[in-house]
Amino acid sequence: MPKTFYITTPIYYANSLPHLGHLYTTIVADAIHRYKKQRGFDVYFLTGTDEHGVNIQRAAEKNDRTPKEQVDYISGELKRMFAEFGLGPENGGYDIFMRTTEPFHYEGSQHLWREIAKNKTPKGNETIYKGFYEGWFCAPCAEFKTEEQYYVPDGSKTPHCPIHERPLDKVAEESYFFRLSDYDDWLIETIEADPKLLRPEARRNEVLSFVRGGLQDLSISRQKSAVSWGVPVPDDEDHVMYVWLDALSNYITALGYGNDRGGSTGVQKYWPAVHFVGKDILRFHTVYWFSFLKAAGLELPKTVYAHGMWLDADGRKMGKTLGNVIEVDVLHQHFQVDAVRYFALREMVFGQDGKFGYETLIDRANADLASGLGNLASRTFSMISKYRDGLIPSGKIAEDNYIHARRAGMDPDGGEIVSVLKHARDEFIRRFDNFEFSQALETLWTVIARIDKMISDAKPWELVKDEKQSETLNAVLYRATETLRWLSVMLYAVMPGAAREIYRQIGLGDDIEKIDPASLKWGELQPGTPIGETSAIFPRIDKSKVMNDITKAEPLASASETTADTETAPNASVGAEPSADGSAPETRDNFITIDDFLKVELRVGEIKVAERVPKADKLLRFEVDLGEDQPRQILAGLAEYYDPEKLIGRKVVVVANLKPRKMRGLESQGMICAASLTEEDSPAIATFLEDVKIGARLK
RNA sequence: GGCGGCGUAGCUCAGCGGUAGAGCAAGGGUCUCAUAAACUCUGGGUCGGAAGUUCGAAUCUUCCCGCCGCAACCA
Repeated sequence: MPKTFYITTPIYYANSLPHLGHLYTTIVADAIHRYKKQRGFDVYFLTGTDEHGVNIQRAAEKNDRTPKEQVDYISGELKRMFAEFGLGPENGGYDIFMRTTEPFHYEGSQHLWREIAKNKTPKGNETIYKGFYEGWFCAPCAEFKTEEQYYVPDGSKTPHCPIHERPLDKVAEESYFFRLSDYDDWLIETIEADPKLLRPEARRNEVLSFVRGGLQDLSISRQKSAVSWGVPVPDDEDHVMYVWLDALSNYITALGYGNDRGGSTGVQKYWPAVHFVGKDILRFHTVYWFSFLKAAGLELPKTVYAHGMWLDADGRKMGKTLGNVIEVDVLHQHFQVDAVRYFALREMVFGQDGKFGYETLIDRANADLASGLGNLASRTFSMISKYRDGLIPSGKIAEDNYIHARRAGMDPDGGEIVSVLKHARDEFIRRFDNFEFSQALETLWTVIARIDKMISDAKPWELVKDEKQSETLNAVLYRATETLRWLSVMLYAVMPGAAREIYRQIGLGDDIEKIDPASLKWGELQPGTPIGETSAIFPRIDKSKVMNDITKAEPLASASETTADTETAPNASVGAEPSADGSAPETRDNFITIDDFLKVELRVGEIKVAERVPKADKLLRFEVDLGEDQPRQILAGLAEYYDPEKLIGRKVVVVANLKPRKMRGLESQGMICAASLTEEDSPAIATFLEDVKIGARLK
């Protein structure tokens, strides 16, 4: 029985089109899976889509599709992108494209629910209990109101709707809860006990400190009337499973947990997994997932590894508003897949964020791939053709010729090169096993430099003119070629296509994916092997031309992207759905009457004082003159976008009859109106072009 | 303001108690097998600032400044 290895990407949330984040995580997982296969593991590689939840429903509505059509569309697009980048099964990529709408997943996740419910928490309580998701409901609004959205009039105990000025009904949506609060001690102990469990270390500490801050029980269901698109809770038709329980369980249901999908796969065989996730969803994959697994009596993952995010070339977050997004279509159109893979793995350093720019990518590809690896292959093969009729010569130097070899600066028995390579190979394996891809690759590039130097020092073009140096020349060529063989075997996981091509050009077969780097032995390359047909493996990229093409095409690409408008959630990364907590049933229609509108008292105010609130990143404190006896103190989350001093004297629109509310210990007596398109978008404060009187009412 | 991290050559970073390093970029030289490639020489950087511990600090301590992450605070 071969050792098994199970690697997963997150299943990507099917409300947004594929992007660089999806591509990156999948490339990394693919590289690991190829590497582990070479190392002799029986590997199972999972990726896929998370297809339930209210955000999918909304995205579907927005695009005039049924939820099913929506998720079919997105998962289709993802598969298409993966195929383009050679990550699909047809290219030896993922083994399963998991979809949470598969019937077997329904069975499996429901089974998981039942198993969790059977057990007790580490503190001896019921794991799942039925509770109430209490809320105040305004029937006319058809909406739950949160604490910030209602007010309690004097002399009444019942909250009132600020829009309809009527008492709210206390409605409790029934919900199942997972007793997460009982898992804190266990989580801390478990995570601390195994340094491999949660990586890298900085992230591990973050999670630990989060858990130490205390955990709240987790609502793990929604009422079907509110969210219908999901896996039904077992034995309770009225409820649907909360997305994270549903989504996370995919990692085991895909292996046949709780369903009859099995055959070659199986929980016993492949579980536990190594999960590769973006750092933004780390908490779900640790705090929640670990607890669910523990509750169900299952083993925890071997490792949850949180990788960094890609920033743009200047180190800023990528976003539509900034227009600095790397488009996967552009990558595919202008770059070799292997160059993209190399860049992704070389440029993102272990656990840190990376910068991704087309220019940086070109520089890397030209320096490392074209001038480095590609050129080494090219000069080596060219000399073999020219000097040795295309046959790989023997690397052996007879002792009588040692003196000549030494004169040419060559180590006669080649021991030095061999030890350099062995060392590099061990280092490569150590780094790769540790997911330190960047350093692993760096190690190999020192080898390339070393061999380039060997060639330059030995000067084959002079050796060829001297009969006595025939063996020295042979040795140079043999060592260079043998090094290329080693390199290509090690690089296969990172650049499958290019590695295979180098291998072929050396004149070897195409079983490279089966060769274990650890088993490489110097000298296995047979002298006399005719090299294959050669051509440039990494053609040099014309930087100015390609950059030109990209920048020309760019505005078009981003324009069509925005009109396509498939995205709803602004979540940059993978598999992330914001907590469904407290989100309310949708309103029937969007019209309000003039009376409704007039209930909102909008007044013109002049900002007298504006300053940052200490201890708060986003909060500004204003004193606004509304023409009343006292200026109002108003707090607003604008600190990230406005310089307080510049706002003083500005006339703004204030919601004057908003229920006062305390924030950061300060009472906010109103609200300053500002416009923004999305959460991410920077807001613009509403102002007047004409001179208006302070206190004037807007209607 | 809480917790954590970072600040070292133009850029990316390594070094983490004993006289400042690597890669890339730039400039000079050599060479021609090669994808204008490779090889080679060239970096005089207050190691963010200040104070302290020490025979000795980029390396330990404290304070300050500036970034970033997590959490909290906005709609």
